[in-house]
This record gives sequence, C-alpha cells and structure tokens, in this order.
Amino acid sequence: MKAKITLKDIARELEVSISTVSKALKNSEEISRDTKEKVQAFAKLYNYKPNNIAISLKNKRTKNIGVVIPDIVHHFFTTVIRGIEKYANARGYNVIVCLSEESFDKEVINMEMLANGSIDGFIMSLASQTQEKGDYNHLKEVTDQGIPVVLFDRITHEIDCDKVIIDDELGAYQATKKFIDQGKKKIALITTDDYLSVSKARTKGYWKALQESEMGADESMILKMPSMEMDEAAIKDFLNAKEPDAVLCVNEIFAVYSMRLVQEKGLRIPEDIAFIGFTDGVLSKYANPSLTVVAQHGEKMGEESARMLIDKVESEAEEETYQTKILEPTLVIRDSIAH
Amino acid sequence: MKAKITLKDIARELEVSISTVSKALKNSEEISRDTKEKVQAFAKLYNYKPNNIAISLKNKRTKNIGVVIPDIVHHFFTTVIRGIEKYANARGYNVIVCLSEESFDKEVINMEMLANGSIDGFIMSLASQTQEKGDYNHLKEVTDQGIPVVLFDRITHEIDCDKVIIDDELGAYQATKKFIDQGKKKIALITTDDYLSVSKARTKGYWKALQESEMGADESMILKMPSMEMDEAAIKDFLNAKEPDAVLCVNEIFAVYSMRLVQEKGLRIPEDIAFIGFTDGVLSKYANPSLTVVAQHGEKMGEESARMLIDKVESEAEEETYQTKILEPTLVIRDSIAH
DNA sequence: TGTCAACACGAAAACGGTTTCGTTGAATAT
DNA sequence: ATATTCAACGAAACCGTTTTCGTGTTGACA
Repeated sequence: MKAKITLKDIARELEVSISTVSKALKNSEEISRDTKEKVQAFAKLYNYKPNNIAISLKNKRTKNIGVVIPDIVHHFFTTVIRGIEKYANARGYNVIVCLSEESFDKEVINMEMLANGSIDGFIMSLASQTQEKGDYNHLKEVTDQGIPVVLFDRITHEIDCDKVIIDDELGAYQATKKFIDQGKKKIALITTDDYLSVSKARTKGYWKALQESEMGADESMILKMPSMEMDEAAIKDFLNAKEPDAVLCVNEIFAVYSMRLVQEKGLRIPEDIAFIGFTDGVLSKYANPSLTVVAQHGEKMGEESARMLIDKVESEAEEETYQTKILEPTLVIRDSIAH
Repeated sequence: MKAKITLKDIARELEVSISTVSKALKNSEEISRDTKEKVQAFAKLYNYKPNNIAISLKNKRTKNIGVVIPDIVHHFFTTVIRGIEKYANARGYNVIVCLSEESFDKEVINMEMLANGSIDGFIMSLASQTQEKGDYNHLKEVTDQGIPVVLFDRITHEIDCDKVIIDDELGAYQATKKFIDQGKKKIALITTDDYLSVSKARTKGYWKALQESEMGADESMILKMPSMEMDEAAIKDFLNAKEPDAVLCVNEIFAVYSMRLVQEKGLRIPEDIAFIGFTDGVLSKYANPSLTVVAQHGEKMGEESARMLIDKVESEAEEETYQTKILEPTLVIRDSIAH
C-alpha cells in the first residue's frame, strides 16, 4: 500500500520548495529547465496526481454537478442521466446523482447536502410532491446563493433559472391529431393528476386537438390516475365503460397494460383500438404490438441541460439572463397505430 | 444574492476568534453558555452551513462514493444504483455515478478522476471490454492506495476486494431444471460471449442441469451472441433451425424478442415453447405473455455493496480480509412457462 | 497575600494545493 | 567599481475547517 504522494513530499525529496514544485509541474516560465525536468520526472515516477479536494477548496470550483431527480428506474430519467453524464464528463465534470423518490423532503435534504460546496450547480427535475405542494423555497435559496440551476422536464415557472423541456403539449396535440386523421372517433386519454407539469401540458394538447376537430372534446374520456402507480382496476373499468377506439397514454406502462387488457377482450390493435404512449423506452419497442410513442429525447435533454449548466458555471459574467429551451417531441410510429 | 457565510465571517461579526466559533457550534464544553448561545443564534440567523470541501480536506473523508458501471439504461444497473443510493444516503454519503459504457479506457479514466480525493471508495461492475481484456491494473492501483473497492455482478477474482454477486450458475440451473421438470425436451440457451463473467456462470448452470438430466447437454443448442446488442437475424435463424420447446435467455430483451418471433410463427407460449429470461425488469412484467425470469435483486445487491463499502471505509482497522457475498436468485413465475 | 485550579478563549498548525510577492545571486550596463 | 536588471527560487497568504496547545483572568484555598 503506497499512499498518495503530495507536493510536500516531492519538495522534501528534491530539496526545493513546495512553490517550486507546483510551478515546475505547471511548466511555469519561472522555473529553470533543469529543475522542471527533475521535478516532472520525479512526479511521473511516483505517479503524482494533485488532490482534487485541495484544488476545489482553493478555486471554489468542484467540477461536480449535482443531479436531483425523482426516480432512476424510469427509462426517461435514465436516458437523461446518460446524456448529462456523457456531456459533463467530456467537459471534465463528475455527476453526483441524488434521488428524491418523488418526496419533497428528500429533495430538500439532498439539495442542502450538495449545496454546501460539493457541487458547482444543479440539474433537476421536480418531485411530484414538490409540484403538488408548490413550495420552491429550497430552489430559491440555492439560486440566491448564486448556485446555477437547470430545471428539466418537471419544472416550475416560479424559479428564475435555465430550463429545458420538451413541448409536451405539442406532442400530445400531434398524437391526438394523428388519431383524428386516422378517423378515430372515441379518443381517450389516460393521464395522472394535473399537478405534474408534464401531465397538465399533455392534457392541454389532447384537449386542444379535439376541440379543433369536429367531434370536440369530452371531459369524461379522460382518466386521471391519482399517482404514477398503476391502478389496474381503474384502467380496466375505464376502458370497459368508455370503449374508446384510440387511447393516448402519458407513459409507456399505462399504454402497454391497456393494450394487454383490450387484447384479452379480443379487440384487434390497431384496427379496433389504437394506442400511443409517451416515452420511447424499451417497453414500447418490445411490446406486442410495438407501441407508437411520443419520443421525449431524454438523452438530448440531458445533454442540453448539462451544456447550459456548465456554460453558466464557467461564465464569469453575472448576467441574470435565463433561457428556456424547448425541445420538439417526435412521433415514433410503430404497430399500435395504423400506418 | 447572499453568498455563503463562513466561520471567519461569524468570528469577525461577533468579535471572537474562529476557534471559538467552531467550538461553540459544536457545543464544546470549553465555551461559556453565553458565547455558545450568541454564536449559535447568529449562525442560525444567517443560515450557516459548514463547507463540505474544507471538511473533506481536513479529515480526508469526502463522504462520497464512486460508482462506475458499464451502462445506466439497463434496468438491472438502474436498480443497483437505486439500492446504493438509498443506503448510502441514509448513512450520509453521496453517490457519484460514472459510466464506462463498456469501454476499458473510459473505466480507467473515470477511476483516475475519482481516485484523487473525490471519493472514499468505489463500487463497480466491470466493463465488458475490461473483462475481455483481462487487464485490471487500474483496480490494483486503486486498492494499492488503500481505497476500498466493492465489485458487484461483473467481477474478477484477480483483485482482492469485497464482492457481491448473485449465484448466476444456480439461477440458470434452477431455470433449466424447471424446464426439464416440465417435460421440455429441446432446451436452448441464448447468451453472450463467455468473457462476461455472468454469461459464463449462467451457461455453466444451464449445462450442468442438462448434463444431470437424461437428455444430456448439446453444444449446438446454445446461441452465443458476440455482444449485448440484439442481432435479430441471428436469433431468428437459430430458432428456426433448432426449433426448441424451451428457451433460456441471459436477459429480458433476447427473451421478449424471441417470444415475438415464435408468436409470429403461430406457436403458442408456453404450450409449444416456453421462455425464461434473466433480470426482473419492466419488460418482463409487461410483456405479452409476461415473462418468467430469474430475478437478480439488483436493489438488494446495491444495498449490500454500499453496506460493505461504507463499513470498510469507516472501519479504522486495516484488516485485509475480504468477503464475497453471494445472493440467491429467485425464479419469478409468470405466463411464459406453464404453471 | 500568594498559589493554584478551573474556566473561557485565542493563536497557530494542519489538510494540499495555488499564487503573489519578495529575495538572492549573477550578469549586464554605465 | 557601482547600479541595474533578470532569472530562479522561496516565503507566506489563502481557501474553510478542526484541533491542539497555550494564556490570561478569576476565584478558592492555605
């Protein structure tokens, strides 16, 4: 077990000062060729690597970015993290991941843990409980301290910061329009409660498309689930009662489960009933039939978020200008609709 | 924008020394009631929080643990991270996630980045390229420096450290046995190349179960895919050529895709052909029919890994004793086999 | 009244770097 | 021979804590 070597060790061994070693390793003009070569050779030999913590303390930059998300098992968040990680890593940053598990308290605790010097900025997506509660003081505190924050997907307009979202309303609108164009007459929506910013936007897009159509929108064709958890009975009852010929679901799971239900009833997909979901995950791709979805481009979203955050972190300027980047969703056509 | 307040600020404001402030905040006996109350009140008022970086530098403990995994989009790794995160967080640790993306070089770079003070220990699962190459010098260097490492799932026996695995051989053995007990006669295996430690173990279990049976094992009933990527044509050809009545797959995706292929051919699942996969992910649960799988208990695995790592990090003792924890897989019975 | 604890606090080193600002000695200019 | 310049290096401050080791003041006791 060979412990890590420090500048002090090198200085002692070579009988020069710590400053000289530091400068020599940075190839400073101040130091003679001889000394530089000697120091660098020694450093290489003993595999000297500067201590990140010491450097962080000195320049008040950690090169870490904190990511606080509700869940990691959901495919969408997973792809976002990957996007963040790839981009951040390429720029020399590490990613600290914290899970709020949809809990307001955990979100607060995690942010507090990280805000005390551990990170240079936050990328986050709000916990459902936070959006429900509408309490964003923990975010305000962090931004007040001058720590940059980028909000993605589940955002709030009450905080001034950079944001990255996809146009959920447009995605739902296009999906619904697709159904209408295909001659579907009873188009249902299975969603979650409106406190989630994304669900709200999707419902809006669905509603708008139907209102613009001849048939108009009908409140009773919308099933609002109280949480993200599957309530299998609720979906079953809803589908039996309404007998839609097209269903838009706010996630993959609702859609795939619904497809199975109607298949058991003997309905054909997409002839008798068509489906479109949100999130282009593994489930959609391998479902039977494969599921048409509104792709959210999570990886791209992560990359954009990381870019915005790091740019802000590294910009000396204290401009208080924030932008909201809106990514366009795309419809990935698969076998759950006619084509 | 109110910047963070430091001990020095409090000391200046209250006209005491920094040491006094530090002690007062720690409720030291050395400090008088009066002073302590004054300092604590002031600290509360200005929301003083100690700087993590400074503390890290002082006690050479970061309370961060580095997790280096091949991929995050795979459900299994995702659940492991969740397990790590939950447990680590409960013990006051943060999790820094790095992705090797199955690349040896990225694995090395990530470890080097983190090893210079950023973390107290590593939890990792080896990149396929690393296992293929058999080069573990980057791990050796880290352990030589006294940094604790816990390897999970994709491990190597060439490094002395704690390990957490599931008994992949047993899982495959049990699954294969299940097929045999159900009277299946042509039991196939779809796996990846043997350099992955887990694939190797699973193949071994499959082989053992068949050898113990009357029918014996047959090399030609094994399809080895060169990588984790889906090669749809290879699977199709294999299934058409061998016409198995039972298929064990080393992951969900191979299984679900194979199921769809045979369904298109008009075969009934599980009567004509049964399936068992590995990894109890969202795909298995919502596939049609739902897929019987060997559950790997990723979350438990993450939790165990984190426990072992943190215990080692916090133990002053320099015991050089390492243990390998073997988790038992369990068969989750669903509709892709008779029951 | 002198001595000694006990109390309450401060100075300073340490963690491992970076960086500014001397300081030294030799070479050059005058 | 003296003043000036420059190359090469070191001392020390600093980042924000913790912690050890004084130190001055007070009160009690002989």
